[in-house]
Amino acid sequence: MADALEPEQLDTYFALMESVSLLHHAVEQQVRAAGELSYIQFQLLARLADAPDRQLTMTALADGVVYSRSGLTHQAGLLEKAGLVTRATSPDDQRATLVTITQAGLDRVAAILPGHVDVVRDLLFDPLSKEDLDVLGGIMGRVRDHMRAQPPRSVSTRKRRT
Amino acid sequence: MADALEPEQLDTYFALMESVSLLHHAVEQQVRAAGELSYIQFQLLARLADAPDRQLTMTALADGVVYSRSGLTHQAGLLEKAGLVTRATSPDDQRATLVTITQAGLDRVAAILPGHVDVVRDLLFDPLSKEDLDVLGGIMGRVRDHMRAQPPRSVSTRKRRT
DNA sequence: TATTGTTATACTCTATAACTATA
DNA sequence: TATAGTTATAGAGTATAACAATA
Repeated sequence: MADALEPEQLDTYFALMESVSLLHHAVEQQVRAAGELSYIQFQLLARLADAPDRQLTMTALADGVVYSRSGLTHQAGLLEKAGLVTRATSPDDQRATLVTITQAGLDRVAAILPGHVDVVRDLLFDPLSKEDLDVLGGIMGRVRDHMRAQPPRSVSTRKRRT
Repeated sequence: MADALEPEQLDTYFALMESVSLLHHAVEQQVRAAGELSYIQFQLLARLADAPDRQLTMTALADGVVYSRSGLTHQAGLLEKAGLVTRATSPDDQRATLVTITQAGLDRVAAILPGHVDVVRDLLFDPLSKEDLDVLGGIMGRVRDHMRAQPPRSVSTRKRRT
């Protein structure tokens, strides 16, 4: 409209955003129905479940989840209250807090995952061929790496001395 | 973990969600900085700007934006208060409300768009080849069509008589 | 002085249910 | 009876700034 550019590119962008919005909405409902968690809480637990020793510092946990620190503190507090994680000061760095997923947390993730995979398969994988998926995986992997390499726009942007 | 499945597929899904999350966060900030709007408000205005006669009913406006009706009413109210849209009863159907974008609304979109395109180009298009983009566009277009064809999980799920 | 994390607060978005009015 | 939309209200997520403690 103003900066014209290739319209196809914009279409691609819009299709991407709308698709993921729909998918996000669907999995959000699945996670809540199957495990009484928000999608973000599920993501945090899933990250912890895959982490070495099943624990991460708050900062490490925040990375990639696009979060303000206070938001993560809030979510960690909710998860702790629900008995799904524990928090303790790191022995390596007294400033850091280590978040550890509990067995109840692991169970919760395990309870959600099968249905979760079903939703993703029905909505995302279903209309795609095996080859499409491979290509999409490669493309999004590159995009993610590229975005991660960009100056983080959330967590790290704490004090931007103007 | 539970329903095993192809791990590559899950990776693709995670890469997709994380990338879009980062992109969403970036454009959200751009839209707010350049035009004092939330991303969703921007999307609504952009939809109206592209619509025939620059107007849509509430229901048509909601489609694809994954919204509850009350949420859309709320957003439309904010946009109207800001002078960016007007609302009037449709002459065709007395029940329907026609939302029309104003000149100020068009100006606002025009003010946001160039910078918006810049962000999308830097974050999404930059690491991709022309061919990647074509492929991605085709894939996401198919995915979107597929998801739209699914029973809508937001707007239409109004009264699900159990 | 920089970094990790928490607290308090306020704001936005979203969702549910009850309601009005028109088809 | 079904559909379009609004209202009220409550809840969840997010962000900012001020703060304490450790490196």
